[in-house]
Amino acid sequence: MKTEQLAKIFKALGHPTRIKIVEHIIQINTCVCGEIVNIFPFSQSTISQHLKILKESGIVCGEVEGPKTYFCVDKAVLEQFREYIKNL
Amino acid sequence: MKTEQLAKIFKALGHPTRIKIVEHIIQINTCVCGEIVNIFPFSQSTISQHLKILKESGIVCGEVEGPKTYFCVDKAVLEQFREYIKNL
DNA sequence: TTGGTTTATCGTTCATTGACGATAAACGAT
DNA sequence: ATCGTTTATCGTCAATGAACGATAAACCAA
Repeated sequence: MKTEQLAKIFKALGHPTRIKIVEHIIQINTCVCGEIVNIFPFSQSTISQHLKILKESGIVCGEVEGPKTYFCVDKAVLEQFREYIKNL
Repeated sequence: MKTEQLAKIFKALGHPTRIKIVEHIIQINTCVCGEIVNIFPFSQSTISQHLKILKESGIVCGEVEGPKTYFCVDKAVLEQFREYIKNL
């Protein structure tokens, strides 16, 4: 895994809200933006922006289904990430 | 490990140079600022700032010895961090 | 086809970051 | 006591980040 991509993932997780979002997505496997908006005290646009950052880092992926987008954690990327930390 | 501290560590590692600095410190166990300055194409003040951020996150600790500061990775914190990622 | 739901994007604002040079502070050696 | 070495901090500047409201886009249902 290249340093640049690692940095992107680290950076994406470098915000408390985004950490909690990822933890939540892992717990319930998959979820839509609106569900997260209901949990956190931030606006819809802010949450959408956080999800975008997570998606761009590669740790989360989103699947458009109708008007909704289902987000889930990319298990392959997470595993690569885990492996890096383990060998650090 | 609290979300806030995790975010600080993630954020500290969210920069390619700081990732490489940490990798380097782990490899050679301990090192001083000047040594890192010689490796990277950045000024002394920039490297010092990066080291400060790493130190403030808790993942790195520095020991002042005369005019030099010896930096090393806090193994306990790294282990806690590893454990978090593992259980994610 | 109109209306409601869901999400993404745009534009704005203020705060933070990353880089630099200059300078100060701490120390060892002469 | 002064000089060279090493590091930290200050001030600056441009770029990026985090939050928001408003709006657009995509879709389903009536």
